[in-house]
Amino acid sequence: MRSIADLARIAGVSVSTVSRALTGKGTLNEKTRERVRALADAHGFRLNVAAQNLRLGRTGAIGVLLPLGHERCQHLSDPFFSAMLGHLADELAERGYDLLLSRVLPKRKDWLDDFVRSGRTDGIIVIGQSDQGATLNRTARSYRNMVVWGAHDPANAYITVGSDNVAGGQIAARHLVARGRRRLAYFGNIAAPEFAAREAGFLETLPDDIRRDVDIVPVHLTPEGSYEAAMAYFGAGNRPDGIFAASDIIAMSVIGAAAEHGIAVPRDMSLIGFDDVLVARIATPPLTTVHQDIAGGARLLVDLLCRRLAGEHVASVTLTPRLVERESS
Amino acid sequence: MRSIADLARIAGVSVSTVSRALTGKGTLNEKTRERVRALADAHGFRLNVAAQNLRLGRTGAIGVLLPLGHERCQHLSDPFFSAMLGHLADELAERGYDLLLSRVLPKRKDWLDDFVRSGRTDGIIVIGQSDQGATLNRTARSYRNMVVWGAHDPANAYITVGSDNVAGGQIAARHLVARGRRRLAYFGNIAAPEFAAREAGFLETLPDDIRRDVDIVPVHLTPEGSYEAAMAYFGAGNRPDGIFAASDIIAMSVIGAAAEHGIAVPRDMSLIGFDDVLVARIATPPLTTVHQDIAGGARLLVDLLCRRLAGEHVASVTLTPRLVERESS
DNA sequence: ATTCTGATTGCAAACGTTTGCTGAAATGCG
DNA sequence: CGCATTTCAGCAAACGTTTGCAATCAGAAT
Repeated sequence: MRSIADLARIAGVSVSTVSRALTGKGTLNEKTRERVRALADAHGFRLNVAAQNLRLGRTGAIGVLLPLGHERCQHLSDPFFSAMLGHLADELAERGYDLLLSRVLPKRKDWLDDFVRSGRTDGIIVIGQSDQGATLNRTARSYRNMVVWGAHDPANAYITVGSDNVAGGQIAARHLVARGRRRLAYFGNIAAPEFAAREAGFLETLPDDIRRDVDIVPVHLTPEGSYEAAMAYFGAGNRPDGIFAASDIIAMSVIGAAAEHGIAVPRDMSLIGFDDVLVARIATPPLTTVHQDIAGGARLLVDLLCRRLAGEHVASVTLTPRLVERESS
Repeated sequence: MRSIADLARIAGVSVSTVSRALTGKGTLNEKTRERVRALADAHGFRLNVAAQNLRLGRTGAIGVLLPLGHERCQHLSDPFFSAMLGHLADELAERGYDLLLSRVLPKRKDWLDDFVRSGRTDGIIVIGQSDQGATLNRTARSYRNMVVWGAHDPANAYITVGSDNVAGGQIAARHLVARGRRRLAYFGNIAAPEFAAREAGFLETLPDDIRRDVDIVPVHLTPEGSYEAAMAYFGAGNRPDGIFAASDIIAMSVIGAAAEHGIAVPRDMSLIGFDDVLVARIATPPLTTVHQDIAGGARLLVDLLCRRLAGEHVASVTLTPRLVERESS
């Protein structure tokens, strides 16, 4: 009972009839359809998707790619990515697509072309441009079924869904200033364009006198990396009264490192993070942070991709982040 | 330039030759092989995996299933699962398999049979048995290419890789007692067998007089859920001096709720978590916790599955958890 | 020159579906 | 009852690979 032919023999009909019965396509007498279906159920028969896909010229799967350009171990360990992934899984499932997950270390310049040409998926969602803008652009010129999570840049050949990181940085700046903080620091990674934008928005919004003295602390995006960086920073005697951390994970590391140096948050120092991942809520103290709509972003990514698959013309979308005040500031 | 036939025409050879050149199988003159490969590269040609898989009777993908039996939104939001997923992605990629991710809400009793029979993957890794032991067993009787992350039970027809949760509970109990704590509480969900085992190990190790007064606090596994439960618990005037939380996320929620009630960790109360996820390290205070070897578990899951696919007979593996002392106890 | 051997390559039949076309049976109508 | 129309189901050709077998050819041995 491997194939449609076996079932056809048992049912005493042709393979085409079985196919039509099981897929519901084409015209078929309701009685035969029911009979074949019942028989299929009874024998636990399901159509072979590989053959189906071959014939239909599609795969029924969407690839979700995580380029690990700058950081080997970050991505999936970061709650932001897992949240995004979870929502993508749901959205894709709802539209009948499988989700093919692939973490990619972009050592080969044409990893993306390779993936596309292998034909394993009908479309691609790339989470984070990392430092791979050039590769993305090259592929996007010949391959249309791709959407990218990340900052929008009109120069890009690919379409993106992403938060307005500049606006997010501005929110952070305004918030810390409103809290009366004047000796500020920014903790973040600059390799990825998203983070660069957060920093830019942050800096451009600060009054000149404050901006002049802002400390820019480059960190790796892993918990350990950011913790080390914060320890070193405070260890060197720095005592800012306000910090903008480019992600909630960084923010939590900062809290820990600050505590080690006797700096209490928010008493001695206001702290604001970015992302609003679930753990931000249960950090101690709960994090004030710039909220990104991850669920909405995932829905948009899938929606745009599907419309693109359907041949529609779609444009990039930028989501507006918003402030979530909790107790770390 | 869609198919092997096109390339064959261009190269002036037969399709079989192209196939042999690109796959490296069979015997072929080294010169023709090189020539065909160069031509393929030049035209950006890649074999169509769907057709390849159809012909070879495999799919080249492994399904990773997350049954959401008891908790709708938990799984992927829990850092434990994303860490596991990340490692699985790496291990599978290393062996040339794609990773097909599927969150499943097991409302239909035979969701697993359905998945198997759809033939989309060569094997299945189920992360967490949730409350689906019966379904897993039913499928396992007729389908062998499956391994499950979770507690081992000799009665199961499927093989598992998982931590010894009873031992983990014992570790937690011994640790809290060694810290001199006597008014203890356990925060956990009892629906999943893993958590039940942690609780059992915890309780059975406590001296009688302590065990008699242990508070068992059932919680949902989401950050919000566990936070609410902890708030209610402390709000009712309970003041334990030691808590065993069945996961690190629960533990972090407990810290937050405790702080709201003026209970300082570890001064007033020792707290020990479970999992040792990355954020446990950057919680404030950093969590004492029972460490599970997630990376090793992922490697074992993939290894066992691959050997099973190769026809080998393999047995379940139980990993021994260990105590990681940090500052929450 | 004939036969043999080994190394290369081509032929064609699968793998399990879907679907345009066609023929047969059933129905409606006068 | 004869004919036109509709419904229903089967035939066979794809989809893009892989691979057992057969065919070809060059060179060597007789």
